[in-house]
Amino acid sequence: MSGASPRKPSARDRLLASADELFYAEGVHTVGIDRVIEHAGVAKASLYSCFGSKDGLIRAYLEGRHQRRRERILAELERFRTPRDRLLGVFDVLAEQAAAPTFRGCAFYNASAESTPGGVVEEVSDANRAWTRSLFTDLAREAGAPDPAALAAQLVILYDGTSVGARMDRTPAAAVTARAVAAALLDAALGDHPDAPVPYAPTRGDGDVTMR
Amino acid sequence: MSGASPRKPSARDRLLASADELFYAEGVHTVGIDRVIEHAGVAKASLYSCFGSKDGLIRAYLEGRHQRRRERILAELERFRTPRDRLLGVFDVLAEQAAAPTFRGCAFYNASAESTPGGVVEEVSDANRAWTRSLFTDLAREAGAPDPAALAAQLVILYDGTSVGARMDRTPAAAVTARAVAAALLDAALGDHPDAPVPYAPTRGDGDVTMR
DNA sequence: CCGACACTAGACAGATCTGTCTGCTATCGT
DNA sequence: ACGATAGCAGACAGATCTGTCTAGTGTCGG
Repeated sequence: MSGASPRKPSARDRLLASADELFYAEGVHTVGIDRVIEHAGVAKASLYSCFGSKDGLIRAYLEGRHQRRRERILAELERFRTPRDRLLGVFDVLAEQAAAPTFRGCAFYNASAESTPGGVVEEVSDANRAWTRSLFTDLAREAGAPDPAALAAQLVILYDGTSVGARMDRTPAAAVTARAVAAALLDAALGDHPDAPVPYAPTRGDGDVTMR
Repeated sequence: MSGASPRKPSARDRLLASADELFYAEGVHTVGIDRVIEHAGVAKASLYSCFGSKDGLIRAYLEGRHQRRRERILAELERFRTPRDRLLGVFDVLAEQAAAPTFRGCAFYNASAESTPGGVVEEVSDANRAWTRSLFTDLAREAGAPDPAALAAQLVILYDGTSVGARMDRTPAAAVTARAVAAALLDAALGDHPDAPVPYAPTRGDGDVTMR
């Protein structure tokens, strides 16, 4: 309604939507160009004029995932009041995603597993991981953790592990477990239990990861 | 010295060794048959007479990984005395592996990310995951955890998350963090801190996972 | 009206991949 | 000595994949 073309989406947009669906569902290497253009109803020449190469399409696919992921998480986190709830809310969002029938784990890890290192996948993937880590660090700091980076390191492991488990075991059960563990770790970091062992985690020199 | 053929390994063994190296390093789909036979110094006909198809080779590759992984973990766990040390020892073994320059994450997840669901990869992969979960469940029970399956669910998440983190971040740092968190979770499960929140995890109906 | 632009349809080249087939060689048990 | 077995070398077929190119169509601003 309040937008650009009421008609049908541009070839570029249809291409991106098809790539997003097919690449995520079956893998960037497994799915060929022909499958993508057929699904998008687009000519092959349009693909190459828009993205230059398949690698260009893969990059655009991952960048789109990265951007929408940030938007979704930040948007969903706004409904939580306290810093604690916002931190745990990241796992609530993950639980929602993991419960979707189309869930196939982390798009960046999946693409990375199919690609030779040093390519475009690694680049976008690194940016995505840096954002996640920095998100957890910020939330940990806001929640009052004395060592936000250390707590973030723990939460990232839980987050990754949940993603893997939900995909491989074909059930979102891990998300519930991970959220509970995250809550316990947060409590421990906040010193709710003075004699509780505070899990050690090395503070990596990532204090100023750029949140692009 | 004390073995079978002092000469050179059979074509099958060389094939398997090459597949193990190349498939793990670059992916089962990315690496073609020609690369494998060239690296193994073996004729193409030998490959197909030994394994029938590329899928057969992939299955043998993953089954070999599965078997050696079990043997290695069980062997390394024997040097620990207490149940607690054995449980945490799983993360020590993981730390060693993650520190190796050739480490590329979980071979089963990587292969799964490259393959369409329902194939041979999924089958071997499921067996591997079932074994891991059952290992943690047994160790948790021996360590005296009141709900071994619940603790195992938490440990599996840490294990998976470490594997992902070490691969994607290209550093084994996560293993140290995960081990510390595992220790804290074990202590919490054992009730060292009566008023500590015991993280909830649903007890899945996997009490009798066959440890093949 | 018309020229720029975005797009479509599909043939085509060249590379690569799986899998088959033929012919040759070496080794080993009997 | 000899036949069976295991293996090597490489050509070949057929499919598939990326990427290019030609030619035609529709649309829209000026």
